[in-house]
Amino acid sequence: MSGAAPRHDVFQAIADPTRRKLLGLLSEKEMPVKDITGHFSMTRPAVSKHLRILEEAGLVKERKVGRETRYRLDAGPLQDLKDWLSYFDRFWENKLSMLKHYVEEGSMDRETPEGQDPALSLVSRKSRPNQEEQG
Amino acid sequence: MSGAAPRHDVFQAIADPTRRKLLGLLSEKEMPVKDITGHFSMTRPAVSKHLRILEEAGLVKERKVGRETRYRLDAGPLQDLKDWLSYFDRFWENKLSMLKHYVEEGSMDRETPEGQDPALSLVSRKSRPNQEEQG
DNA sequence: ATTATATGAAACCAAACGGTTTCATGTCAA
DNA sequence: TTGACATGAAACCGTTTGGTTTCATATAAT
Repeated sequence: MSGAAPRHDVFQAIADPTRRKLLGLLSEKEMPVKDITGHFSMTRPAVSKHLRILEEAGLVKERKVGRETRYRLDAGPLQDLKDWLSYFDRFWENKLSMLKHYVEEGSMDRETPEGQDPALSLVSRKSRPNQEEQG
Repeated sequence: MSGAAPRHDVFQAIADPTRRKLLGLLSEKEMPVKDITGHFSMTRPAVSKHLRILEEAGLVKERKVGRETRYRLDAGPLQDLKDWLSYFDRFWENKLSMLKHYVEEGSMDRETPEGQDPALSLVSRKSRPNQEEQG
């Protein structure tokens, strides 16, 4: 039997804030587990497990040096994320490109009730004041 | 009291393949839950829960129309993802920009053992043959 | 050889996840 | 008004997650 299929993909790997912090850390320089653990408030085995998950996702490479294992970033798989994200580019790039798609594709033609323009809700929330919780 | 703090962020929201598919679907057009469910092999309440999570992350907006609730994409929060990703741009954009950072920042100067060039491991795996599982 | 260090692996645990079935509620249709 | 439809909410369940403590193993240092 060949190696077990990796149980974690990039999307799952970056879902955890600890792991995102790990990637940031390892992007600066290769580090052994002991040093890495110093940057977190959890035990060493916990960090080790996160590293394992990152490695399954291909986001991190390890190298044995003497008795320590040094980890470093491999940003390659982040391309998968970028690729996925790029699909949504047209929706928030700017309102104009949104409108363009809106008109050209002709989805939901004329159904929009006034004061409820979907286009408005599709531009980045970054440009709007508050993150309302509607019910 | 104001609404409870959302328990799910964008990173968690997109970690699940079902939810990613949902976003793709809802990007094409606004849809009621019943129609959405037709695209999946799970029960309607399951889909509903995924929609709830997406909504907590702000990735989806809902609108009541008669007895149905129509959901549509709000790509805005994906910007958070883009922002986070952009930090890693220099690592895989291409080997040249990598080298540029390499030289300018001067991180790990001259330490690289031959046959172990870090730059090589930092370019996208997409351009390399296989996703090896090393131990 | 002996001891200390660095790490992974295993066993365990509470909480969260992803799904189900069942029930309650609101709206449209006869 | 009665009934069908669309949906959310609740209770439940098995699996995964994120953490712990403990143990095993390999390398370095004395």
